[in-house]
Order: sequence, then structure tokens, then C-alpha cells
Amino acid sequence: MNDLPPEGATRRRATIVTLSRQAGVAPSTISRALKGDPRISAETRERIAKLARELGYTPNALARTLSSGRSGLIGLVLGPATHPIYTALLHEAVAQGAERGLRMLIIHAGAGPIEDTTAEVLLQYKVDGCLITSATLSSRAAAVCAGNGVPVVMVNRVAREHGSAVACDNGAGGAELAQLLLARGHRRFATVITSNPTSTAVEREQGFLSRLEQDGLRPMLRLDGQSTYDGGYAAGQRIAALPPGQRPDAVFAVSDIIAMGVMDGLRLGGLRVPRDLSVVGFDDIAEAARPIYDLTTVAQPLSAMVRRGLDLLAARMTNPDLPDEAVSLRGRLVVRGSVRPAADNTPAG
Amino acid sequence: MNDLPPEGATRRRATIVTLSRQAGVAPSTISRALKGDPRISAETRERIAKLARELGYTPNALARTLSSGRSGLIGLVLGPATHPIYTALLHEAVAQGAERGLRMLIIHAGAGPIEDTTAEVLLQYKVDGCLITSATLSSRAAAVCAGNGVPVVMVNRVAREHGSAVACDNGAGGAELAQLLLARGHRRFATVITSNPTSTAVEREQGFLSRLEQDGLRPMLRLDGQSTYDGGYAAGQRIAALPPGQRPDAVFAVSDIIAMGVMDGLRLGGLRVPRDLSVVGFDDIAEAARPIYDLTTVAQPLSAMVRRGLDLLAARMTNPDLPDEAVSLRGRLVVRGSVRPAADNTPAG
DNA sequence: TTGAAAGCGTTACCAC
DNA sequence: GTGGTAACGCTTTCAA
Repeated sequence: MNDLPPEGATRRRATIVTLSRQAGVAPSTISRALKGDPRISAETRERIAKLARELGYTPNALARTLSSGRSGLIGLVLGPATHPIYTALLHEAVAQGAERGLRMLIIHAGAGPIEDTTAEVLLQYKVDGCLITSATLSSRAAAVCAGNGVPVVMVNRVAREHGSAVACDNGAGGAELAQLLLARGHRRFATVITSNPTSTAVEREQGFLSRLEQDGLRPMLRLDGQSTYDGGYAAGQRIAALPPGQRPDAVFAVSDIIAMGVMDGLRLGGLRVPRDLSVVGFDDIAEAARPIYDLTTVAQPLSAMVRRGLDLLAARMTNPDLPDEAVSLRGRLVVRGSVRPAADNTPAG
Repeated sequence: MNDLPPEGATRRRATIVTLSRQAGVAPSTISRALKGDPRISAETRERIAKLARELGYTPNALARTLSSGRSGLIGLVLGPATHPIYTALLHEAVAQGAERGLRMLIIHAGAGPIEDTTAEVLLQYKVDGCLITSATLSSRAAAVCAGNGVPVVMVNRVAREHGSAVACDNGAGGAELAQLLLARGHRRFATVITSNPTSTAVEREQGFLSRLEQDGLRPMLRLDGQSTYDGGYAAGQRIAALPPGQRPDAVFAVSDIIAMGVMDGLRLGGLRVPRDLSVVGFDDIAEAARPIYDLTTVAQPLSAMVRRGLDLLAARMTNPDLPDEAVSLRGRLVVRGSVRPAADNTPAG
């Protein structure tokens, strides 16, 4: 008989039904008024908005999902903590997502492979889309998404099998770095790459090599930096241990984090940068700008990459039939002190 | 008339109802069977599990939340990207949460204050609890949680007004570092603190100071390191610029990231660590172990901290009436090369 | 051991 | 402009 909760009942959160009863209108009207449906008269809208404020009404995003099919959740797959770029991407994604009313649900963070139960989460929580920043481990997540109509965008990676992607023009960046080193008079090159071949690293190296080839040059040394500081450090040490005659005079590391390790390995090996060798990296992570590194690098347009990534995702949430798309954004050469000045090569006068 | 979806219809995800029809049992039976309710006969359970696998059934976590009230979501509030400790905490929380079937919904990441609309997300997505790792900005989120019966745990912070907390014993750690420096013969101390006083930093400094006081000593210098590498770097530069007579011989930075900046500031200012000065930090972030820093520090038991934090949260999800609780975990002194050896002080023989 | 049915809070479709 | 009312997918009494 009595549908209204008794006065003395435990205070529960206000719902749309609570509001509708208090306001004496239908639940549907509340729903419309609250989301600014133009069909509702300005007067009732005001009245309802006021009531909602008074009762401290908060919409239940989960219930909304159930009925509308849209969760406002983006699944985020992050790479390992050892690489600062993923932290930067996370922060960008959270901030930019919030602006669009999208929340980031962390599906995976770390170096290990994605477990099957983890990939399931994508479906269980009905994410509207998935942002993947780490290709090595992503195949599983990407496959799950693709197999279930969840749009996927890879940021900082080329899409391997399915999904859209937005990445920096890694090839062009690598070439620019080669160009710079050549202009500064370098001829003896080492590259520090990563053995588990991400699309990113491969493209950067290729770009670098092909520019060298234009001048008929090729690196004298190729070391594995493993995409970590420690890997770079080991490479730096090995280079420092070479007899001066066999030593390169410029090192290209496929990412800043490797380059930082290289520089420190060289330093602790007794060499000075750029006096003895020039070093360049790729990414322009915040740490690269520290005076102690002052690293010459190519800046990835991280903010723009995330923006375009969310654009692609948003478009595919609205229209799932859009074809996969690959976006390439140009990086920006950032010349700093880790490369010897041109003057070294062409003595004054 | 025809309740069954037409054969040719677009293939939709299997739901409990799909299964129930196919298996010829009630939806409730499916629900029970799938979660291993002992009342269901082993045989039907098997049969249903098999069917679920065949149809690729995935439970809808959101619908479950609606009816059970439990979302399996933990709201995560992260500090700024400039401090690696937050990245480490994120990775711990994601990994350990997954083990318990909890997913991390990022509420906020960064240095700025939490916006009101962001805090609302906690309620909209019906998070089961909230893990806060950054006190400066947390007040808002903590207040929203407390006001709505959502359990909160601060990790790496002392709870200011409401909520439980688990932190490292910062005071004891600070004292241990002072003890070490004194034992190594240091008497002229500088501290590099942070001007926006987090509980963490304050406790560390206090612990350090009180140990010095036991020996009737006090620091000759106190600089602001702002909790960033750059802040530490500036402090290091200032110290390096001092005339040798006014220079401290040991620096205590309230966090590793500051200490790293200090060391680089000193180095680029022409001083050597530990020859000219000893430097100690706090946290034992991964970077502190790099040979180039080889930083003496106190290791926060991050993994244990997150574990206890999730314990506290889990307990309060089950029983919301549990009182707030504060847990303090002892840190571990990690002696490395950034402090001069004892021999310096007591020449051999 | 299983079934039936009432929610959970919201949206969307169809009336009026 | 509004109201009514079925979904959405699951859990959970209460019955049988």
C-alpha cells in the first residue's frame, strides 16, 4: 500500500524516482530535465535542478550504462613502470578523458603479459573503448576488443592486427637525428636499440639508418638497450670500455630512457658527453631536460597524440563501422647540449 | 508472441537469460551455478559452466553492481607525474587489486586540485572504496567519501580528517638516517624539505632533527626542495655555491627525488658525492639504486603498504562500521655509496 | 535442488 | 511538454 519509504528509514541516496515523487512528475521527465533535453520547459527544468541539488542527487553511472549501453569508461593498458613515457601518457589520458566525461579504468599496468582474466574485465565493465600504450603485451587485449566490437586505439604504437593507432612519425624523427649528427661532423655511430622489437623502436632505427645510408655510412656498433635505463647503462659501459680507436663518436638510443642510461654508463666509464661522444635519444620525456642530461632528442607530441587517440575512440563509439585509421604525427627535434656543437667540427676562422 | 530473438538478428552478447533459455533452467539457477553456490547440483553446474563457455558468456559487472550494490571498483587518487613514487604505487595497486578482483578507476592523477565534478565520479560509479596517495589534494575526495559511506584509505599519508591510513614510520626512518650520518662523523647538516607540508615530509624531518638534538646538534641550513627533482637541483646548486667554510658536509633530503636533484646540483656545481658531502634521501625509489646516484635512503615497504591498504579497505567494504585505523610500517635503511664510509672519520690504525 | 518474481536506477520508446 | 512503461542484466528473497 505505502510505496513511500517510511520517514524514519535509513537515509538512502536520492534517485531519479525519489526526485520524481518529490517533484510530482514522471521519472522520465527528471531524466530529461537533468540532461538538458530541450523538450522540457525551462521552468520545470529549473525546479528539478534545484530539487536535485537540495537532495544531493548523484546519477548512478552504472544504471545508466545498463539502460543506455554507454559506460563512459575507457580501458587503459599501460606499459612498465620503468619507462616514464607511460606515466606521462597516463596523466594525459586521465586529464583529457575527464574533459570529455570519460574515466580511465586501468586494465593492466606493467611489463608482464595480460592475463586472460584481466582482458575479460574489458567486457565485464563494458568499456566504451580501449586505449593501448604498449604493443608487446597488447595483442591479447586488442584481440578481445576486436572480437567484441570494442573500439581500440593504440597510442605510441602501430596497430599490429586490429585497431586504430596514433603514433609519432618515428622514421622521420630518426632521420632528423641522423641528419643533425652528420651536420655536426659525426661519422662513427653506435645505435642502442631494443631486442624485443616494438614497432616504435624499429621505425626509429630504420629512419636513422636510412639517413646514414644516404651518405654511404652505417653504424659500427649496435647494442641492446632493452628499453630500460639499466639496459642503456650497460651499453654505455661497454662503449666506454672500448679502446679509443674503436670507439664511436656518436650514440643514437631509440628512447630517452635508454639514452640516459647510456650517458651515465659513459660518464662512470670516464668519458664525457659531448666532449668524447655525442648522445641522442627519442621521446623528450621530462627527465631528458635535466641539466645533467641535457639530452638532444625528438619530442613526441604526447598531448596531441592522446587527443587524437581519444578522437578516434570517440568517433568509433558513435559509429562502430568506421574503418581502422592510422594517424602519424610529426615529432619535433629538440637540440640540447648532449651533441657537440658544430664549431667543434669547423674550427673558427 | 515470440520472445526469442529471431535467428537472423545481430548477434548480441550472451546474458544469463540467454543461458537460462538454452539450458532450460531459471536465470537464478544460472546465477547460482556460475558462482559455485553449493545448493546447485554438481551436474547442472557442470552443464551450465560448459554452456557458458560455449556461448562466450561474460558477466556484466555493471548489472551485478546494480543489484548487489558492490562494484568491484576502487577509486584511485594519484599524485603528480613528477614523483616516481606515485607510479610505483599505481602499479602495486593495479597488480594487487587484480588478485582480489578489484579494478582501479583513476579518479585523479596530477598536481592540481581535484575538481568537484571529478570527486562526484566516486559516487557515480559506486566505487567500493577509495585509495588516496596524495594528501595535498585529497581533502576533497576524502570528504566526499566520508560523507557518503565510502571507505577511504590513505597510503603513504596520514589521514587528516577522516579515513584510515597506512604509512611508513617516517619519524623512525628520519632518525635512522641521522644516526647513520652521525656515526659517519658528520656534524654540519643541511636539510632539503618541502614547503607545502605533507605529513610525510614533516615527520621525516622531525625524526631527523630529534635525533640530531640528542647530540646537541641542529642543521645549519634548511632549503625548500618542493618535492621535485628541480627543487632539489636548485638546492644542490645553492649549496655548491657556498664558500667551503659555510658548507654543510651532509644533506638530508626528505625524498629520493629531491635527493637526486640535490646530487646533480652539487655535481654540476663542481662538488663530489660523497667526497665533499654525503647525501641521503627517503623512499628507495628504483632510480635511487642507479650507480650514478647510489643513494643511501630508507626503503618504504610499498608493496606491504598497498597490501595493508587494500586489507583495510576490504574490511570496511564488508563492515562499514569499523572505526578508522592507522597503520605504521617500519622502513628499512638502505646504505649505499652516497654517504662517506666510516673510515673517513676514523683513519685506519 | 530449483523456480518465480521483485527489485537495483536509468533510459528510451510510445502515447497523449 | 509530459507521463507510462518496458527494457538493461543480475542478485536475492521467498516458495515449492
